[in-house]
Amino acid sequence: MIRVRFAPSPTGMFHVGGARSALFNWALAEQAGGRFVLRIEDTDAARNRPEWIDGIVSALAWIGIDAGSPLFEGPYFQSAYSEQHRRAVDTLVAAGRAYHCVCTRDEVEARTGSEHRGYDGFCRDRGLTEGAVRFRTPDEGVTVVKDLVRGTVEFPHTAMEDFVVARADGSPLFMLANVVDDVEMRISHVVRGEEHLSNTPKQQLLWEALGVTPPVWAHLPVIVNEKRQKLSKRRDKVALEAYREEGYLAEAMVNYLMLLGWGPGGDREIMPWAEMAPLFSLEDVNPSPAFFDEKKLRAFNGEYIRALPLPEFVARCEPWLEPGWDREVFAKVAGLAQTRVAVLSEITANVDFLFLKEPVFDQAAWDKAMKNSAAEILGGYLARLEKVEMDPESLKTALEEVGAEYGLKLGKAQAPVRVAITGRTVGLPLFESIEALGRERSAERIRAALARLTG
RNA sequence: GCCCCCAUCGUCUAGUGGCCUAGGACACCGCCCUUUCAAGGCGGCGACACGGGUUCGAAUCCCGUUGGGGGCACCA
Repeated sequence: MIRVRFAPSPTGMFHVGGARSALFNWALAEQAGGRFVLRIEDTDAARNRPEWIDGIVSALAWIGIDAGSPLFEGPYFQSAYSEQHRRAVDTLVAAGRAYHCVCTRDEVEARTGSEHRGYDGFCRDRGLTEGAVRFRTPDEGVTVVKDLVRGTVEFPHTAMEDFVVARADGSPLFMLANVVDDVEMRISHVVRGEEHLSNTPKQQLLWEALGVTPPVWAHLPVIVNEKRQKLSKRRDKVALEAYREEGYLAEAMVNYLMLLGWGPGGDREIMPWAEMAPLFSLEDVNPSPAFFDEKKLRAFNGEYIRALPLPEFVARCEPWLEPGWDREVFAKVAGLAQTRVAVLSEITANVDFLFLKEPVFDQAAWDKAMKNSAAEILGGYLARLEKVEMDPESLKTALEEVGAEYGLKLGKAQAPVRVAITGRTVGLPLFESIEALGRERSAERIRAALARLTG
């Protein structure tokens, strides 16, 4: 059975790169009816906070990886396996594959004369029984890693130092704990980011030294920023939650993420998970780094938003609407807004004028629209607004008539009215907006704008 | 410094020796539609990093160069 895993360390936010890895793993598990194991690598107590676990589980749920699914196993906690880690270290030492070492970094550097040369093997045969534990790497030859994405990669042993697998206090290091857990959880495929490729020969050596056949490896291309550097928490927007809060739809995010380093082939990119997942294959993963292009994500999100049935769109907007805003009024104009938002948070700027006492005036918009015959247009329209039928067609005809008196086409004549009503030069169709706002409030806004304009 | 990875339009990719005068998508530009802005329709710009091989034939295979990136902790 195919058993894959996703093994994040709880660091307080869920990285989009992690999401991509999780998705690829999930697709593999789904295809084969295998298992997706979630393991929290919480051995570094210093950066481990219990509440972050929920964050991981809910982020996974958001992108469709449901902890309640029969394919889902875990979460397991690395910290719960310290017994197994210690036993593995003992086994390695007993078999002569690892040894204790008491050298400090400074001592090593003093002996080798370089900070780049790595450990010199000083304690290899001293037979110490305390201190950190180092794995004894072969002196010559190469370790051959067979990677589904990268092919066969050879790592010369001469460039591999005797690395530390356990601290002096006995606690295991990532390199070892990660392997022991994978062995323990019978992981068959390790699918993770390329930043782990250099660790792989060491880990493969560990698998073998532990007497277990190594898993199938697959290293996914790193996700980079516009400067083609690995996305970093410090300088880039990498938190899945940040995108979620901006109003990116999970479906769009999932779709986009799947396209980073892979594609379903053919000319289709917008494709639901159910159709995409069965097509996924590690052998088809592109090995070169992929740029996380928020513009394209945004475009995808717009596509997904427009594809939503109207009631669904209305429901999805809910988190961005203020409690006091009239939901019936909103529902009336929601359809007009649907083609105008690329992320859900933009809904606010589209409809807020309907619910606020006064529109939010954009100064540049005001300056642009309130000139030439603006006052006359507003005055003329205000007069007609008192008796015109309150339907878009009549409201439009009325404005066309006013505009005609000053030789203006509707495109020009609508500008001051739009700014008076909504505060902006761009937005929802004007006459539907006026209808939704109502005769009284609309007239009031035009009067206010007129007052402000004339002085 | 050492080890490793990568290289098709600006970006994500299709392409697995002939179907390629290299296809799609995002972005950008233009036109149409139009009450603004979107959406939609139509069209345009735009790439096989470079140099050697192999082959009747290479974006596709090999070698080198250049350029990018990742990793080298008693972190994960």
